[in-house]
Amino acid sequence: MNAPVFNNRDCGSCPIRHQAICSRCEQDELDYLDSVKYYRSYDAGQPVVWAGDPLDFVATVVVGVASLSQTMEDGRRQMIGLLLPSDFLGRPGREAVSYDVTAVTDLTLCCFRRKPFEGLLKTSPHIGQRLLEKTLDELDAAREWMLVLGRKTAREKIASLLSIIARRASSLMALKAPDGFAFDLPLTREAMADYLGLTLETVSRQMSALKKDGVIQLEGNRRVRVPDFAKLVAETGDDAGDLFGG
Amino acid sequence: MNAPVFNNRDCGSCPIRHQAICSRCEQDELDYLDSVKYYRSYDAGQPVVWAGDPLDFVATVVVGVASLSQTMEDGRRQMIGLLLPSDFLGRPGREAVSYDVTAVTDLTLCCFRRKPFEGLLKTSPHIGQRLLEKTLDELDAAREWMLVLGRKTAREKIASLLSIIARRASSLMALKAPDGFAFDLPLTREAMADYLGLTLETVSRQMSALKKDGVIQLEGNRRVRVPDFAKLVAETGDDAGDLFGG
DNA sequence: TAGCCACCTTGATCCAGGTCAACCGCGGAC
DNA sequence: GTCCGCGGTTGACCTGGATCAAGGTGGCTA
Repeated sequence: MNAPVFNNRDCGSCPIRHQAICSRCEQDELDYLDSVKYYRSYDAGQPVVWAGDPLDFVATVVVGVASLSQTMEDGRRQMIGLLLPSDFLGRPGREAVSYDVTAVTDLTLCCFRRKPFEGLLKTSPHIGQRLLEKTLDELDAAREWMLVLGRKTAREKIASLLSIIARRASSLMALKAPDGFAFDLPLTREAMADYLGLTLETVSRQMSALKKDGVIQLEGNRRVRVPDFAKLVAETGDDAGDLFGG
Repeated sequence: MNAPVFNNRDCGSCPIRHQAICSRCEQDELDYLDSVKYYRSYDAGQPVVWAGDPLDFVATVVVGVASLSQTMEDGRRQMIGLLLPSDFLGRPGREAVSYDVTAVTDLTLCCFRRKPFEGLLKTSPHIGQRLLEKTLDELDAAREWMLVLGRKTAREKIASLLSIIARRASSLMALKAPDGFAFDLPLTREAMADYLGLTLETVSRQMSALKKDGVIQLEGNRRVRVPDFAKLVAETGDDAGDLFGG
């Protein structure tokens, strides 16, 4: 077991990989980490865990998209988070997860068994800090989303979702390109509806309306072209001040 | 500067106080902590910070209630969090705060200057762990709230809010009392509306409806009596499985 | 005692988005 | 090829909650 192996792991920006090449870490720790780290793959549509079930690992998304969602007894469903590559899944210190996790597209996770990971958190402050950082980001995103869910119109909701996915899928340069840019929508209309607190019919209608108004173009159902990103952002109802920001 | 002073600080369950009496901590750290810790008070209705303004401290709520909210340019407002005693405010590693913080009732915060606190996080893993724990709890609560905002009816939203406040204001024993229990509502109808993504008229109507149906009794506008907690929870639309849980 | 103001309630009407239903179009199985 | 089923679109109609408007109530000041 020697050092280089930690550097060519392809984990996206997973916090552990960062940790593995951190010069302040002791070698023992790295060896230990490597021994508990493994990969898991899921097909699109496949469940990762159900709400209430124990989750014996924590993980980061390497490739693909996963959704976190809650379902009421009568079937009403709300997506409460979308995990894109580099996002963290799982809760150290708690065995069960309180929402359903589903692979939206084909998905690969980089996993760590939960118990050893928790031990690591106690002894390695860097990992905890990194994780705290990520959790705070997620909290900010969740709060941002509460404004979308609580106060925005259907059209504004759609525009908000598209602009968020566009930002995460495209480089800053692409967003600013004068002739626009395109991206793939990893979600079905139904999944979009679940995320936005709408019905799929309303999603479909508003997508059509945004198309008719020239805010977006559709190249097939799942590919969106944005001729002018500022125009899309203007439809979100947000302050345009942070147009190219977080 | 001697040790006892750290033990009789009344900070609720503020993570620092816990830290201060933690046997694993070094005395230097405690002295340091004490030197950067101070209290701030706000009158009901007073702003603590506006979105985008720098916040030079992090804090925990000692007494009172604070709200976190976001406002759109046209005035639509969404409350995105409610801080009750022991809750944490502020974001280590970021200067500005992205939402308005307002004192809902008279409020006292236990504050730490941000820079020294960040230094402390680096050197004292216990504080970071404790904070991560709290942040994860807040994230869970935020996600729970997304279901409320996105999918629940007005009546279910009101019932959800009442049951959450009831849980935090009352002991487990009180919740189970066969003759019911009462609690003070720290929010105006307008603040409730902001939290729930409703108008204040709808809040008022649904409060009246719940009263008419015997789910709650009103002892004045701001005091709520719950004759049967299970009946209230049944109105939230949630699975009743965790009736007395988190 | 009156008058004011912040907070709350209630009524009448409107409309965004939900519901129900029909249909389209494409890819995969046979 | 043809069929089928899934994902998407569009239309017609309905309704829950928003909007607009008019009081009510209780605590404070003068």
